[in-house]
Amino acid sequence: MTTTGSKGRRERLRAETTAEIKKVALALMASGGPDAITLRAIAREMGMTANAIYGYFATRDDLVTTLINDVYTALADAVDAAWEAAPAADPAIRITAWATAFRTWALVNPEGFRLVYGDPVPGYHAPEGGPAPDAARRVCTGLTALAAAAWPHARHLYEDSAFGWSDFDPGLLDKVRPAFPDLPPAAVALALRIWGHLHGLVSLEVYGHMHTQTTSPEKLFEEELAQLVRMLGVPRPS
Amino acid sequence: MTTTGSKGRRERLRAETTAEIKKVALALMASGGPDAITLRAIAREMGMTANAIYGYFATRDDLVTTLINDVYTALADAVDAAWEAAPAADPAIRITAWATAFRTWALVNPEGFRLVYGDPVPGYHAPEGGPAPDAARRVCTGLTALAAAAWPHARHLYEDSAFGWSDFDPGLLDKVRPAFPDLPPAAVALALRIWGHLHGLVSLEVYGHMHTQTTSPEKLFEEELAQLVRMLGVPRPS
DNA sequence: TGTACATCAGTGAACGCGCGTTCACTGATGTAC
DNA sequence: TGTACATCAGTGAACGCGCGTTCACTGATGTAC
Repeated sequence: MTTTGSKGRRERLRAETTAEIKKVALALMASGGPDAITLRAIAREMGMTANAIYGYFATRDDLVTTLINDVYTALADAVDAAWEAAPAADPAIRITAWATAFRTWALVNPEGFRLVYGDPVPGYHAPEGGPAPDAARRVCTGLTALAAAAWPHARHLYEDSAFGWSDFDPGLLDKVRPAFPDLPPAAVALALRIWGHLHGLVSLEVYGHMHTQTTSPEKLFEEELAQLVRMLGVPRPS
Repeated sequence: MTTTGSKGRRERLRAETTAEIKKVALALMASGGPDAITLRAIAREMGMTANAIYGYFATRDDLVTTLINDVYTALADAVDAAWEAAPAADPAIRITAWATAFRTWALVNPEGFRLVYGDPVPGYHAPEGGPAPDAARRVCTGLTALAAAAWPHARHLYEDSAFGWSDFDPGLLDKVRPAFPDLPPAAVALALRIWGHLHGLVSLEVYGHMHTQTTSPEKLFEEELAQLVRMLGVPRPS
């Protein structure tokens, strides 16, 4: 009991420090851009020496990799949760909830958004070879679920779609087709297009380009969603 | 004659070297990311010493500022030219031409796209205070022209738009309202939304995220444009 | 055409900086008897 | 409960690197008479 308790304590301290390193790294990125993630700056901020961090991460690239995975997972959690929380019977509300969660998360965690979707961190070399992180798959599946929810109402718009299965990455299809067996290629293309719409508005906002145009980016995003739902022919939320 | 000729020659050499510095800087960014733009790397590539560059640019930030302006201007030139080259009488063709030029330019100059719309270059501090570059204004005006061309056909879709003039940046309105005196706020919001759509698809592609999903990003963009034109109610190109 | 001077592109050495990473270490915390 | 040992988080000095920038300079090109 005491033994495991003590052990647990060390482990807890260790986990706390690890968490703080990551937190500080994200905060540094938030204030100074991606190149501000340096071991020395993190250590400075935490009142440690730089090499102390080597007790927690083997290398700076390791830290950045962990950061990206964590952040991507947080995003996936956020959009999945919003989707699940919305009533399954009302696709318009579900779609709106997913997209709103996406934007909200990005605005609350702009560093995270940049880390995942923006330029790679200077000097960082991602571990190559490995499959796309699980979180990427989840976001992608969520997007497809969104298109699938709208599809029964929207399919008539895309009957002349030029897309076939061969237009997609096999890795994507491996995930999508089992989960949504009835979905045609045109619906997957629609999912990607919707992704583009949302990503564009959100990234312009995160990168500060919207700010010089409109004082109401939120209103713009709401209008986007209303029009998206209308365009898809999904019954609007009551 | 000889005098001015000689003078002209020196100036020409100077201009050539300046152009080469910029070209090399962009090439470095293309191959190594934004943080690869270093005076020493440029000099190395050109077979000079790093400080020789100080004969052409007062400072590294100066070089980057020039780079951004150049690149942004090239983008504005490209989309403006495509717009002008398309028949004014056919809004669908014009809109498609503008958007296609936007995507094409971005794919041919991915470094440029990142420079203009992506993360700021590490260590770079933009000269503050000054107004947005002329090129930004031109791209923005082009986008509004796009919405204006579609507006007669699309206006009925946006009669319940929640946008008013107060939702926009005064600086934007100063440019837009004189050029398009009959355009309502809802049309400006539409222009920003279209910007978002295009920017999203293009930036996902430029940043390599589309590549893991579809093997036909071009087809996806074409479908986007076809649907955009359809959604706006613009008569489709014959 | 020839000479004396001005211009100016580029050199080479040096500066101070922050970086990732390595090394041998210290001192506190936890473990075993 | 007390002692001897193992663990391990963190230290502090050092390394080699590439960076932006400064300085005094050289040598070729262009200019004026």
